[in-house]
Amino acid sequence: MIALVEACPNDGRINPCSQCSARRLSVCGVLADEGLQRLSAISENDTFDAGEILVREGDPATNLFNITAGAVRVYKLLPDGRRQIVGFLFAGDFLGLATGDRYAFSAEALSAGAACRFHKKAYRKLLATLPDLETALLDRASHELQAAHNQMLLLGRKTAVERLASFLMDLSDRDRRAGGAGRIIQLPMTRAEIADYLGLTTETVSRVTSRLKVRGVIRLLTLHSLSIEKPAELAALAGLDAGDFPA
Amino acid sequence: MIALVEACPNDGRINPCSQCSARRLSVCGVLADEGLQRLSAISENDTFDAGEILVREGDPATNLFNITAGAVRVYKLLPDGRRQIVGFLFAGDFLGLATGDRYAFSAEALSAGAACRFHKKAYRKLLATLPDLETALLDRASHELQAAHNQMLLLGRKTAVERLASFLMDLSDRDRRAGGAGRIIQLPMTRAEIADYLGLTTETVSRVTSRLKVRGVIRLLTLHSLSIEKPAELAALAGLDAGDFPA
DNA sequence: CGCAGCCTTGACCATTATCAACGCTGGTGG
DNA sequence: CCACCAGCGTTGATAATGGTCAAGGCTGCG
Repeated sequence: MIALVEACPNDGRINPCSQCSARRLSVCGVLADEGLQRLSAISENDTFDAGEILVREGDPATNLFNITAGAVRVYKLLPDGRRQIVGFLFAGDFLGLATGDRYAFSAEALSAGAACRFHKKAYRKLLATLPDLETALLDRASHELQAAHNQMLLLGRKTAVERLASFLMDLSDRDRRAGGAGRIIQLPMTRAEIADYLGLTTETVSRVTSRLKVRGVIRLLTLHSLSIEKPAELAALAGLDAGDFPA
Repeated sequence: MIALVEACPNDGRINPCSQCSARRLSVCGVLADEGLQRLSAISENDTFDAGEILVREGDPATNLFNITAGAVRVYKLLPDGRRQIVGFLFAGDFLGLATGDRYAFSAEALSAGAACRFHKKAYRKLLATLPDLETALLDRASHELQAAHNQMLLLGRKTAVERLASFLMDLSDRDRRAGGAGRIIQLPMTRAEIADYLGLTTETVSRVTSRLKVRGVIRLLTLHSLSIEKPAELAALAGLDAGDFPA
């Protein structure tokens, strides 16, 4: 849930740069070499297939992951099977920081990928000796909390169209932060997953997508990628919250 | 949003104990005397009246508050006035930790109270020299994030009855953690505020409350306090999520 | 080529929002 | 001290958004 890397100083992108990959950790810019080596020493490189379960809600929270490739969905379930996806993770994001003794969520791979896995205990012990890393994590946690608040606004008060528009704007922003133009959006998840992230049903997601398509706001390239044709209109539909000012 | 105190070691309660109050800070158990004194040195004691605005969404995030008395609502607005309350803060809670340059939320006093105010810059500088405090804050941020995830599950997937039942269970838990029996619940907020916290309308909150009353699950003592008559039934209605196990 | 899973569309329905009226309550001023 | 008033809360009638159920189309893989 917590990404240590926003823009890697080596290549300016979110994804781990070659240097980071070599070190199996996306912690560019935060730690000096010695710290990196000590982190690497307590970590293991894992790969995972699509659909693989990384973390199960209720299990003892022994591990902590840094996603280095692929995508992951993090979700909570109600006893009757209703699901709320609380976030999608991509390369550079952390999984398992916000836990107590047991995981309060489950995590499954959306696609094949890889992660760097730490033992939480060793990690916490090391953390105490790396104040810079701790500060960086606190910042990340703050950002995560802000994102969660935005999602609460979305889930509690936005209409179906506003939710989907907000979601597409988020993906667009993410693409821009990763160095893209923010016009072509990849959707590595199914409609059901989008629905469970936005508090809707697949049918509603599908209908709203169609409406946006008919109105010419978006254009579907494939089922899992689209192009934003009218960014201004999409932004307006997303219902920018009262704290966002145009520059 | 982040409480430093869970159970104060001096008296076992959430509210700042007498020692904390004397120091104008609810950081019992985390810092040695010297750290407490240095924190005190960069803080000021403020009081506020009901309805007073402590933080306005979009303003530069210069301050950080530790609530020492009273209650506060934290919320986000959409341009057309729709409001989502992202949390209620009580004595011991922190306000303003999860911010970037500008506040991403507004905060208003529910009731008269008091807060200890820090300049964020001085605070961050001091934080770097108090690793124990930083670790404690990171833990707090984790708990906040978990709470936000639970609220996302509530807002995205729970029915009106489940939302209200969950809310009452939360207040009950809070009371128990503060040393109470968890049977008598205080509601220092209006129905409209409960509605804006649960993603409902005042009418729905009122109707659902009535239904719980008729079913004998709760009993209203006054408009702003009630008694839980059938805790087991309320817990069942709250739809405990799949990760909660009965002991 | 066929099948399974995902997606879309349609018809209908339910939950909750909206609109409206009225009751309660606490504070204020006559 | 009482009456009034404003704001909050409750209840009812109606409406709308989005959910449910159902059928059929697409797509990608074996």
